Amino acid sequence: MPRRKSMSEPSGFEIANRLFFRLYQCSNLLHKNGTRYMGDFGATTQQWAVLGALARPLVREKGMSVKDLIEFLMLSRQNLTAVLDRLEARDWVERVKDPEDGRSRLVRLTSEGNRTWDAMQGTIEAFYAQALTPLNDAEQVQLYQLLDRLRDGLNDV
Amino acid sequence: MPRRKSMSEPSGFEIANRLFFRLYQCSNLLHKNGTRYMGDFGATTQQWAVLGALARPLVREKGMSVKDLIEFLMLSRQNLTAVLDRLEARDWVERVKDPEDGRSRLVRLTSEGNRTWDAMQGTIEAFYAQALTPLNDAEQVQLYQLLDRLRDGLNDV
DNA sequence: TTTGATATGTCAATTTATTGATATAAAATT
DNA sequence: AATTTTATATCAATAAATTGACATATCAAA
Repeated sequence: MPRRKSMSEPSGFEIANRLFFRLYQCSNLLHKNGTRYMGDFGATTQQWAVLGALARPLVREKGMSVKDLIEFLMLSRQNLTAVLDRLEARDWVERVKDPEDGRSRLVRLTSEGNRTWDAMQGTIEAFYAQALTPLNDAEQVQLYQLLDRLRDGLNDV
Repeated sequence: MPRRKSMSEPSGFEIANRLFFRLYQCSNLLHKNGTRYMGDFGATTQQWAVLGALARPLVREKGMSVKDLIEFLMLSRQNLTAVLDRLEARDWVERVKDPEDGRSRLVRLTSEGNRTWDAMQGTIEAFYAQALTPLNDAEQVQLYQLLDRLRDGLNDV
């Protein structure tokens, strides 16, 4: 039988329950308010995540395979294909043949995609600043490190 | 100009970027692996969240209005209606007239919904335990308290 | 009592997200 | 050379998720 310091102290199950419910709420708000905040660009949080993955220093020139994008973003191939189709239709990304592997195609930002991503930075920065108002720098570091471990745990389930 | 202790230390923007990307990944994994884990019951994480809200001590008998559910779960009315329709079709929840407000309808678990929720508890507990393997008790408390604040920040954006 | 606010529902359009099955082409292995 | 694995794509079905517009019933207030 689990021992607790007092009756009012939550059990391990209750703590877990609160944790995942908060995660659920944050997830809903991130997509809802994040997409609304990006309204000027008409980009959803999903598209934002894909652009962000492709805009990273070493990826920006070479691009990234669909397989690596799936693993990085942690979503399904069928879903990512649809998102990439929409991004390609807007001329923000392009799929080019991988010179090192004929099966693979590299996804990368177009020049238009690069410009759009750069233009988004101010809005993203403002969104971050507003959403993180209740947390100071040390707490933000603490939170992302804890989320790191939670992600690993969720990934192994 | 921001002062940093060393060149390798991440800027405030980079910390925020990591934080929201981890949240994005955790969100994807929660829904993907959570729904898969609940496969035996055929319940998605959304349905799970609704059932959990309705199964809370003071709500279980009286039920809860759609309005309050929307605020609690932080999703849109149109979306919640569709989820409730599916849950009602499975005879897990029912909508009854609020005796105190003729405009309002109270959503509550059916007896079948109550049985299903109780039967789910073991699976939920196992899911929590597996996903939280990398975090000890104190870290779990720390994480849910930080997520609490992040939710408030995200809500005000 | 009329007027306005509230609670819910519905319809439409679009995007996201999953699993499962199937197909094709290229690489790697036997 | 034949087989297997890998990378991607596609089609289908289903569930979720948003905004916007509109409808209806009820409550509350002027």
